[in-house]
Formats: sequence, C-alpha cells, structure tokens
Amino acid sequence: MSESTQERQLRVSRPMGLSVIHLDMDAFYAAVEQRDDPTLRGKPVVVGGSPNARGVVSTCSYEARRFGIHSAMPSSRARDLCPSAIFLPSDFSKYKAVARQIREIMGRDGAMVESLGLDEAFVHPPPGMDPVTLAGRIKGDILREVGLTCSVGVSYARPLAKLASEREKPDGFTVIDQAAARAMLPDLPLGDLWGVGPRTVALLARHGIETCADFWGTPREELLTLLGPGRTWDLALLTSGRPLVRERSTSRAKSISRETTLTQDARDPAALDELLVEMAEHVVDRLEREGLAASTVTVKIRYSNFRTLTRSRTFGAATSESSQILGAARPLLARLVDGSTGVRLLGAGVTDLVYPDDLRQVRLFGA
DNA sequence: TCTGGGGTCCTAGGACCC
DNA sequence: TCTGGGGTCCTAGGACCC
Repeated sequence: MSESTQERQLRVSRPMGLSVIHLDMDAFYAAVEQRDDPTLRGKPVVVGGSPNARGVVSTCSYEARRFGIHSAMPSSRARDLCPSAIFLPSDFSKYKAVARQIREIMGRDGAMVESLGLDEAFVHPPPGMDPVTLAGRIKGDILREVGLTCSVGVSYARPLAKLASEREKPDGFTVIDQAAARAMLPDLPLGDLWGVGPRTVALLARHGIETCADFWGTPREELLTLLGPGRTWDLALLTSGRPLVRERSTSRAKSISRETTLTQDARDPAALDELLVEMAEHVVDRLEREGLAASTVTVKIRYSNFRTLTRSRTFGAATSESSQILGAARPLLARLVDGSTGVRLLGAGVTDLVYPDDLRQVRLFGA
C-alpha cells in the first residue's frame, strides 16, 4: 500500500492548482469585545489574564499592538507598555458561539472545514469550486453577518495557505500560487513556517541556517545530526512548498486536563493535595459529562524556578471513577512535593481516552 | 518584564515478551 | 557463557500551536 518515493516525486512534480483556504480572524477575542461594546472601539483592548495575577495576553486589539503588546506577553508587561490599556478576562462561551456561527458560514457551499482553535480554520472547497471565489464569498459573509474582519490566504498546500493569510493582516486577501512560492521561499526565515518554533530557529541559527535557501544549502548529514530524521523530513517538505500530508486524524479529543498557576508559590503538601483533588474532580466531571473513560492519569507540577515535571500512571482498564483517578493522582503528586520547594503551577489530566462506541466493543468481547 | 491554559505530536529509554 | 532481534507498552520530557 505504501507509496514509493518515485511515485511521490512524480505526484509532487505535477503542477498544483490552488486548492485550500486558510482563514484567520483578526484579533478575534478583542474584536468580539469591541464589536459588542462600542465604547471599546478605537482603544487598546487586552483580553487575557490579569496583570496582577501572573496572567498573560491572549489577544489584543490592533490599537494595543501599536504599543508593542502581543499575544503570550505577561499582562504585567503589557500594562507597563500601555497603562491606559483596557484589560478584559476571556469570555470563552461568547467566543465559542461566534466561532460556531463562522464555521457555519465557511461550510455553506459544502466545503470541508478543518478548525484550528476558535479563530482559524482551513477550508477545502468541494470539487470543481474555485477557492479564490469561495474565499471571497466567505470573507464577505462573515463581515456582513458577524460584523468581524478576517484575513484569508489561498494556496495549493496548507502551510502556504497559512503563510498567505499572515501576509496582509488585518483584513487581508493573499494568493500564493506555485510561481509566487518559488519567488518567496528562498529568502523566507524558517521561523515563519508553521511548526518551526523559537527553539528550532535558535538551534539552526547557531549553525548559520536562517532561511529556506540556507536550509537547502546545508549538507543532509548535518541536518540529520541537528534535527533527527523526522524533523529533517518535515522541514524539507515545508521549505520546498510541497504539500505536507499530515492527516490530523479525528476531531475527538485525545486528552482532558486542568491546570492552574497559583497567585503565589505554595509549599504546604496538604494544601497542594487539596488543590489537586479539586482539579482532578473537575477532570472527572468532564469525563462523566461526555461519557468518556480514560486509562492514564497525569499530574503536572511547575516549581518556582519554572522547572516543569510530570508523573503519570496507566491502569489496566479505562475508568471514569473519581475514587480511582484520585487514588492514582494523589500519590503521583506526593512524589513531586517535598514541602520546601516553591510550587507555582499544579495540573491534573487524563489521556488514552475511551469513547462510548469503543466501550461497546470492549463489552462485546468481555461478554 | 517574568513568563496561562488548553491541547497535539514526537522521541527515547527501559521493561517485557516472543 | 554469553547474550539476537523485533514489537509493544509505559513513562517522561519537550517542541509547538492557538
């Protein structure tokens, strides 16, 4: 069944037409807040954690970006940069409702919608439909019906469509065909590629590899030593502009977790245990509500020096029993707490989820 | 300036089994 | 007396994404 290298090369050397849209809502959470409260319009709005409680910026309006504020920045830093900024907590139930409305608009013509979080998605047009036309229709409908702007990119492969939508934000519309890709890729910084983060950028930069052209000019042996075979192959595909086929299997969640950063570091094992129980119960509630069971329990801790560790335990059979999950989690935590080291974050989660239809099959065999 | 919370995927070593 | 090779599961850590 597996495709030979030769077949793969034949396939990718054929000219590829535009086939996929990436759509990214502009400053989504902040834009929703500004839409719903006219007094916020034209002002620096920061949505996310509180500057007084170790929070970070989730999204900020374009007015706030002019002060240098951006996502993932500590909120305290954002306040320093712009003391007059308006800080709002995230209202996920509201954003989810708007996201649902946008998904409906994207799927209207029978397109396949692949969501990546609440504020962006890939849209795969049905056979025979021109993606540029479809992208224009979607962009117009979202503005008219939802009252928000977005940036869209159209290309022949998902990483390039994503790159395209980022080219002209906000309210952008960018097409990257094969000729455009050939022109822009050589000078493109590797960090602009989807999946190439700060660690990889820093590692490669230390060896003088900063752009796609640098990457192509590096001996294969050196790349393999630096990155290992898996990531070398991924980057080779990404920098070449060829489609990266990574089927993201189902839309079903693979893990459920809850974690919290404490306002102040904690040391007392009894207090940490109590907090862990709260978080584990929250996870159990979700399991029960969604009719799931899980076979692995994980406890996560972050010490005051930011060192982050996990401990996990797997059961022979999946469970959603609170007593069993707590009974596994608490000893895992005890292994991580010594009563003297400060703890800034505590988390509990479950993985290896079993869905109701999986359970039926298990019972069939157990019967 | 002092670093969220929710996830996904990958790697690597050791245990264990055939 | 020395010691295979492969497969799978478990555990832990880490990069990355929104």
